Amino acid sequence: MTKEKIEYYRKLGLKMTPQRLAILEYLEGNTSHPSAEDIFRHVEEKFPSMSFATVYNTLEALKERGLILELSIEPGKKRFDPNTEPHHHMICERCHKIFDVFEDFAVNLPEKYTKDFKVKRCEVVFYGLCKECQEKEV
Amino acid sequence: MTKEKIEYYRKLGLKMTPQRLAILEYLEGNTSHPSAEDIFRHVEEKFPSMSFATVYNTLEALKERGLILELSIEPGKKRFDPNTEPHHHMICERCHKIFDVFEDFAVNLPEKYTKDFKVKRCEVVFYGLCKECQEKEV
DNA sequence: GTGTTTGCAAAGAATTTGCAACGAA
DNA sequence: TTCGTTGCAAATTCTTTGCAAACAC
Repeated sequence: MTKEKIEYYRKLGLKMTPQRLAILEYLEGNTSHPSAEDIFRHVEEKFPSMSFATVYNTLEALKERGLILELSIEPGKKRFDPNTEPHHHMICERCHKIFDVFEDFAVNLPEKYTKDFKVKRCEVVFYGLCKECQEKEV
Repeated sequence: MTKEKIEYYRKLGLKMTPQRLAILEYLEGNTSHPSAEDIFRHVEEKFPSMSFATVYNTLEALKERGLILELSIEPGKKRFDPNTEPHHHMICERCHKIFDVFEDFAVNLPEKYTKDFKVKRCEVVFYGLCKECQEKEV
């Protein structure tokens, strides 16, 4: 990671420990929507003494600063997305892989709804089967 | 619940125990998107010996038969929706209440995506603030 | 030096499982 | 009678918390 980037995070009030650096490097450009466990498994290789608390702690700190999104997409498990640009997802109902969709859908809610609800953002989720799983189905 | 409805569930292979009846009656027309705990708390009043296992067991049986939907909308918790018609949701980011949206948005995914992914359904989620919470915010 | 972060272990929340007893059909 | 369902308790999975030691700045 570049010094500029480290400095950027520091200015956001994040103390840049080696563990955090490893987590940030893992997340950078990562489109796999990793769970806390995925992140832990990866960073653990570099820091065998890592604890889950540190992973959650860091993810919380990043979330608070708007640097990552927490996705509630898989039941019973949080997933994290370092891409905070508005985008959508396709989810395979069989293998639970998540794919990004970068399209602007302009979904407009009728006034009937917006009257009593102030929309901040909207996300479209497509459920279906990914290529691999289509082939596995009979 | 009408005898016809009970017969209908029976024909789907569901043994209609009193506990299941109570769960089904609670879910019927329910738009609050209850969690397993919500359902348990309610049915417990009628059947104090109820166990969570029965709630989850019944919900799983209903889900398998396409009678309810499992929503992954709140982190770390499943919610259930007895309305299986395609519809969308608005979620208050403050109080986590979920509201139904019955509109047909016709969100079309470009071929670039559908080439490798067979879409079965799509759900739009609007995040924002409900009326009540707007008033509470300063 | 100061105050945050780490690692550990224990606690907590949500869900699942094993199994004997029960009960719907 | 049969086989699926219930209730209970224990086990799992995911996440959070408390606290002393470590460390970033």
